[in-house]
Amino acid sequence: MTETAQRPTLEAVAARAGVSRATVSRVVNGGDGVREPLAERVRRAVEELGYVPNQAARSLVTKRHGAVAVVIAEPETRVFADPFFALQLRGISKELTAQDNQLVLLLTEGRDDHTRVARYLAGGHVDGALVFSLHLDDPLPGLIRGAGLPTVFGGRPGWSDGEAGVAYVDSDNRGGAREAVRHLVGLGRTRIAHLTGPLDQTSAADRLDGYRDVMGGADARLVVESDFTPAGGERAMRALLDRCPDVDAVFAANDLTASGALRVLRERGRRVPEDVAVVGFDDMLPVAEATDPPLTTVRQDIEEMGRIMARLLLRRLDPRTPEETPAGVVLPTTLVRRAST
Amino acid sequence: MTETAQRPTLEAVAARAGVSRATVSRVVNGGDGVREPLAERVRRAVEELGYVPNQAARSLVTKRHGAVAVVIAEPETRVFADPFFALQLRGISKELTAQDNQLVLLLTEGRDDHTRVARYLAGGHVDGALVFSLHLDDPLPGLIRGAGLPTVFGGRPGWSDGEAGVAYVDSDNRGGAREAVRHLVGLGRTRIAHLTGPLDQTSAADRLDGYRDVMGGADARLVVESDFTPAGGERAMRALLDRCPDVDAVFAANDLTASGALRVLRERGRRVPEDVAVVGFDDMLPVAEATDPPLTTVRQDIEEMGRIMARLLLRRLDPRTPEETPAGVVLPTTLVRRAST
DNA sequence: GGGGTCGGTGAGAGCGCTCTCGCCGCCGGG
DNA sequence: CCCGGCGGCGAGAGCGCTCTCACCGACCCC
Repeated sequence: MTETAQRPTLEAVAARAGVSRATVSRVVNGGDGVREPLAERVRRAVEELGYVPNQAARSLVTKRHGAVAVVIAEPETRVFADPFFALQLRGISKELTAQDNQLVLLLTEGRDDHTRVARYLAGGHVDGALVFSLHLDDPLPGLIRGAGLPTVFGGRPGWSDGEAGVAYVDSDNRGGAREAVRHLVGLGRTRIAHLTGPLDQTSAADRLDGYRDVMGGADARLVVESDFTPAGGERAMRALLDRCPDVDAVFAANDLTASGALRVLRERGRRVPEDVAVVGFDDMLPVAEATDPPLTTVRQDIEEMGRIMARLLLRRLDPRTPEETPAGVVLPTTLVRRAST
Repeated sequence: MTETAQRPTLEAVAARAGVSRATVSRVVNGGDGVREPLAERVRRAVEELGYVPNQAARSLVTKRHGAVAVVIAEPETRVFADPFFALQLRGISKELTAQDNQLVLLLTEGRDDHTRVARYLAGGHVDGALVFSLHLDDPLPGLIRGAGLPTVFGGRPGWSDGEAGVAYVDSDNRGGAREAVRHLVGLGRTRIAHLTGPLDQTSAADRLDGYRDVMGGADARLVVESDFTPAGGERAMRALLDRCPDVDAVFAANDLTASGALRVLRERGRRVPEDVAVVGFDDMLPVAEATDPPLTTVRQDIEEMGRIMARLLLRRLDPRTPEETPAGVVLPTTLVRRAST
């Protein structure tokens, strides 16, 4: 291990510039109240010595860390591996670094890992948290709220319904679903089915609601529950074709499900989009473009979601922010037409 | 902001247990050299007060942070969004948290962001770094080595050839490619093409080397350079079919490229695998399973790569580790047969 | 039974920073 | 010309922890 030749301290800079520690500190932190010739001397000393403030010492007295935790509670590796989180992370990272904050990533590993994460968050190592928790029965959000740490949730938390003051950012799942289904209606389709996601996730439930907003109490057999995976999409599509052979359009709850559905349709000799039109959700690029035909789908600006989450949190952390009660922020979606409709 | 009712300090625990700060510290940090009845009393006091050590204060004196940076230098959002990094992160996270280390995620945003990252790393905020940098001309690795921070690279760095002492973890790209091509040979194929990745990345270059290991100086027109994307795969496949219509097998440098190739093959009326067999690389699940037919591909255990990287770094950070010079670690790959061959 | 040894414990310094306070020199007003 | 005010700067305390060192009692050996 390379012995990092004793990092210079405030003291050293002060000595070199011929001023006191306090003055150097002032210059380093914005420099108000230090007259120009002196400030310049300090800045030069900082430069020459390559001084970098010791964050630990700083945190010790300020009680702020310039760090935010991002918690991803996703037991199934498979789901975590979709590009969704990567994009969110990128958005979050952009916003955080723009304001000189670090991103501490916390992934939960299985069921009883929640307490570890909760303890860490309660331990005062970070200033706030951005939490992704997809399932309704997840104990983590509750634990985190107990920790009393400023938090913004990614995706509408299932239990937030009545409560005010829960900050979250979500896509307009319901509105996007409505748009998708209306698009199919506009194409003259009448037997429009929906392959849902796991309904214990608010995103899946909201998309189903959007479908129902347009289709009303249409044939209930046209709704098949699935699980956001290609294999699940295949199963659901088979079940659907068996009970409703006359289906002429499918709105899948996400692109992965749609890809499974497409495969079954081809296998059963249905042409897409001539016989059956298919719409997905997410615009998960590697998938939506890799299917055959490429998928019409509802795009959500995932990176922007991340950015907004971070911005929301940083605003709450800033002591200058007036005490408000931010509700959820819901981002619009857009329909992307490709060859599957 | 909920005022976090004054976190208890070592002092408080000491007072409650009727011992000195030093003793509490000893118990909290493993408890060697404290007799049982006393230690128990301390533990109870810790429990009752809900004491959590202040990491900042600790770092200030120990000069260790219990934190490792993960640097992902990937300008193109698109590539970052593939599941590759997510899986690596999961592996890294598992290993780090198992040893009570935090993961600080650093994503570079564009070209001149390198200096920011380099400065952060040199700033002594973390104990070590895990760095992913795919491109040969990336200045980041150099800057990081200059910072003198213990580092492990993900993927063989291009410039490491001669140098010893550069720690990295990589998949056996070359061996995996050989296996893929041998598999095609074993199926009786003779006109085996290769759609490469961007050759300024070592992974792509190594896969090409593996192909050549088996095919030797075969028809050079069978090698088409591409870029790891579906669209690139389409372009390359079209070019290939135009110049070598007699091709009977394709080894694509990754699954995304393969998915593009498959689409073109179908469009041109070639049956897969009857007329042309196709093999990918990565076993990127959502893609490899979503294609039609599902893709035969070379799987790398990406999560394990992450885990090993973290383990390697932690070992270097541990002062008890004997001073050795770890070279690279290369992980085996396995061929996964699906319907495309 | 006295001196040496050794393991367990406490006292205290100090890590590098911020922030409060008090001093000092300069200004304006009486 | 003197005094009050004010802005710029330095001195010093203290954030919560670790770690060294000194101390003290118990134990062993001669």
